[in-house]
Amino acid sequence: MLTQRVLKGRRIAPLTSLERARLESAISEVRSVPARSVLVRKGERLEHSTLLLSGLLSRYVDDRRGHRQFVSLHICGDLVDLHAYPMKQLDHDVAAVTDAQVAILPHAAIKAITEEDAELARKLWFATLLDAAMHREWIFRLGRLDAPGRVCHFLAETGARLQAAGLGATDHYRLAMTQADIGEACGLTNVHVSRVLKSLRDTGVCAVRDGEVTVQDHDALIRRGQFDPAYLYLDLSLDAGKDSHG
Amino acid sequence: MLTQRVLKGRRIAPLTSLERARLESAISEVRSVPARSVLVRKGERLEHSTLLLSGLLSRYVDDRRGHRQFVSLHICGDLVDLHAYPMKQLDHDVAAVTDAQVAILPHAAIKAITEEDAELARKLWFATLLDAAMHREWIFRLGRLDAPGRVCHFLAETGARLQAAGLGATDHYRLAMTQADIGEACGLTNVHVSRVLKSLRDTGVCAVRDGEVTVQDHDALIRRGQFDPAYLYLDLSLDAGKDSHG
DNA sequence: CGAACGTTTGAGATGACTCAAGCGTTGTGG
DNA sequence: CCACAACGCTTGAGTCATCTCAAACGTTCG
Repeated sequence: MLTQRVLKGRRIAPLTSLERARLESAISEVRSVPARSVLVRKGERLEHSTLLLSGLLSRYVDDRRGHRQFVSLHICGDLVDLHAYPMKQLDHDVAAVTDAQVAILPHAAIKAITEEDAELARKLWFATLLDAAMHREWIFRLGRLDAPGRVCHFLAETGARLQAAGLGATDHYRLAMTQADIGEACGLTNVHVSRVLKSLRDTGVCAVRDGEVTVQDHDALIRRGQFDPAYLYLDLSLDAGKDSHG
Repeated sequence: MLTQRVLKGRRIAPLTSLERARLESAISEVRSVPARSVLVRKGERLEHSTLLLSGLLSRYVDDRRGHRQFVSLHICGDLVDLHAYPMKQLDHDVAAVTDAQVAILPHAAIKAITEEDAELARKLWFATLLDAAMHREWIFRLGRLDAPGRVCHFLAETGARLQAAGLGATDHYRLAMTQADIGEACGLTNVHVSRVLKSLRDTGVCAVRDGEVTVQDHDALIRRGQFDPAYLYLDLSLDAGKDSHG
């Protein structure tokens, strides 16, 4: 089954086989969604959450003039809107950046599995905390970095996440985003993203072209973006605290 | 007891009296901490979380040049670092903005109460999700608003939170932050915060002086900051989803 | 009285934005 | 099969917001 491969991905990897099976059994449906389509609208009442199986999804808030700010970008294996389970509605929209496949997890099924497995419930909690940790890093990126720094930080983060999920290497990965998308993630205009990427290309840091990211000077990328992957908790991930909780 | 009054605050209000008692019984200690002191350092191993009883706490990340970015600001009644319970360490520092009092909640005690009360566990999860929702709004603020917009959004949010906690009114509240602090929250220099506040004063929007915020034109503040309090979930708060989970 | 701190104000530099035009590729309908 | 529209990217010119550096002021506190 499609989800088999996905759930083996790094992000949810520390699940035991029983836990993985439980989570998979909660999937009611798999949907294909076209690029640019909206999956969830802000405020809409939700009775399910979403696991991303392929493609890219964004969560975003639009300002009054229609300018968009991504609040997160999701890759294969991410539980995109698990927070809808306790909250029942979202404070933002969810849309497909590329064509994508998603698995639907009805909240009733999530409820059932968490009630019979407190440890799995804790791991789902942990997954939402990873999201929050990433949010914090995005706040730092937007509040304290200049345009090249923001782009470098974003590219470094995305590379680290894709590599951790087994979907690429930190120095070369596929990222089917337009420059306008990158601008919406980094709080920049598409025009300025173009200039920044040119500058990064010209200075031999990295090349972003045709949906491919090639990092030539990883140190420079890290330095420019002041990137420290600690907040991704890649080494501990869901195992964190197992010693005292499991 | 001190915490009695705190736990009646809006943020944790939807707890039943039994739940409140359980949470209070988890408090091992109450500490007074002086303004500007650091409570937790990034990466430090933690065996307890913190409930703020009085004063203001910040969570922040410093960049390489020592410039600070707040990732959140906490008021009385907030569970400041509950995410340390599943994660066991933080990806940021926690410091006191003003003199403050905090209650210590050992993780072992949290573990015990969540194991005997799944509903309370869900409510604690929900509390961390509110944090994440606020993080998202900070991303929007920094990514899409200009300096006056960021300050207005910040002041509107803080007013709404303080009012919800019963600690002020949206149009007049105490906020013992310096202009440099506000700059660290909004991604601005202290110099520019000074100019922005002067402009807001001169245009009759609001006055920030001597640790007091007075909002003269609430509509203008909301409009300037594009503020929509939906993400604070004030109307539902911890009750959200009770019908389907309780 | 002097030091420390928070705030204010000015002048100049610069980073990012807006508006605008042009280019290359892709996809589509005549 | 070509023409043209749509889209994403690039580049230029000019503007504006915010930053940096610097100086000065008022309060508080020792």
